[in-house]
Amino acid sequence: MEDKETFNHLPHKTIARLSQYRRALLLCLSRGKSHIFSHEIATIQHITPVQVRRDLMLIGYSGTLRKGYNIKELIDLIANIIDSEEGIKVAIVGMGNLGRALINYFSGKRHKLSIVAGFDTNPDKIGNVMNGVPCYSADRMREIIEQEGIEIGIITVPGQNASQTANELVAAGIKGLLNYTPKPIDVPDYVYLEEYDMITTLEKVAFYVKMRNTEEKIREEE
Amino acid sequence: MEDKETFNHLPHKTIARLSQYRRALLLCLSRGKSHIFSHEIATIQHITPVQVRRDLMLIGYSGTLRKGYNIKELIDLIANIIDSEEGIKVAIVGMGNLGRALINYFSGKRHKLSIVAGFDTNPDKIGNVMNGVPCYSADRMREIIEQEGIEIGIITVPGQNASQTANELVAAGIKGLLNYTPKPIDVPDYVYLEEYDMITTLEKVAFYVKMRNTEEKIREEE
DNA sequence: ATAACAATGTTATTTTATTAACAATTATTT
DNA sequence: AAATAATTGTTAATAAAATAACATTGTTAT
Repeated sequence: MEDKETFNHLPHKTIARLSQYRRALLLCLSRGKSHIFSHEIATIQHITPVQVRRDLMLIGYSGTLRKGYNIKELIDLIANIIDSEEGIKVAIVGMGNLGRALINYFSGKRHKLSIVAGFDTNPDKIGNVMNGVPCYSADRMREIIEQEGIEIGIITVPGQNASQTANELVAAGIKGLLNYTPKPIDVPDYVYLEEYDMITTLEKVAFYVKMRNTEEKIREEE
Repeated sequence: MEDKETFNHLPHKTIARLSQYRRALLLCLSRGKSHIFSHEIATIQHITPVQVRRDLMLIGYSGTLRKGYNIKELIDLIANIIDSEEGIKVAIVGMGNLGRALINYFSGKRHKLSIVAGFDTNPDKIGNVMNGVPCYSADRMREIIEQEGIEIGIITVPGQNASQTANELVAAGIKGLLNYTPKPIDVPDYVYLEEYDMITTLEKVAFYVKMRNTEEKIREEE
């Protein structure tokens, strides 16, 4: 009921942008900046200043005229919205290249969001620790997830195993899933699912490159 | 000018879905299916049948009543729209875990979109061939890109090198860029840029998990 | 002191994307 | 042969997202 507190009315796109604003802000802060204008954030993110101000309006943050937004305050507010106070634990299933890449990205950067376990079926990998993340046998998924209180699962197994992995994660009580395989998976409504498909992204780029090429060709023919 | 031929009026989201439809269709075809209903595609992709039919309407494809859509025809039409006839060559800059993961994903799957070169600065990697993709020294980026006619670049270097890598790719004449680092980059207008940020995606999942958790807590307190 | 300027915050408008509604058509059942 | 059901294709309505417009307010320059 209390919108002000839960922020559950925020547009999906705004959530994504807040995460990005925060990263830009952290960078600016580390460079000694204390305030920032909407147009500066906008330039970094390739969007318009209006969009930035609108997003900030939605989360109820006010800057000061002629000085802009207080970076530290804004970071804290965004953290307040996105992060959960107690932190959330994440598991990665599939310690191949992609799984390892994600662990590298995250290791030690977010304190409220930590990858605490990896799973794989390859005996060579089981027992290893990568960047502080132990790799367990996939058989122990349920056990470890329950024991550690892991709430989010990232699926980076080969496509053909995606759906079974998802089922196991759901059975283990996971609440959010991020599927990096190209195979769409099914989960119950109470699990939040984000599918991210690398092939689609590349094909999209290819489409627009093709389109511009043909447009150019047409222009030349005229 | 000729919308029917260039399909340059298609909504961005439709393009992305077409790529996904195609993959679902290829899978069905390989299983011996010849026709498919809109609601079948919809179920696979977690969307509504109306959405599917609307997308297909936009690309001018008609199915047959009571039989659905001819899978083979539809695959060919989508290929016609998305793929470019001569094929497009892709380069990956940064042969770390993520770069290698992408190469594994793509190797031999798409014939019209092929990764033909990788670049890195690590001498241990230069000269190796991974899944058929040779790894060159980053110094030779321009040379190889021009020589091979590579049009798309994928950036999987560490964040701090992202912007310089982008500049080099643009200078080499690349037309489309896919940035997988968490640092937003700048490119001229004539280069199509897609930024994809893994951290944002995970933070988004975390936000919705948190939101559902707090909603649940509120409900329990009542 | 006043004018010009450069910001923010908010409402209004437009654009884009999704969903609903439904007519048309054909296969199947009674 | 008529009724029913299942499906497509398309238009209309709704919802979501982005952009524009603009009033407001300090700051700086004249």
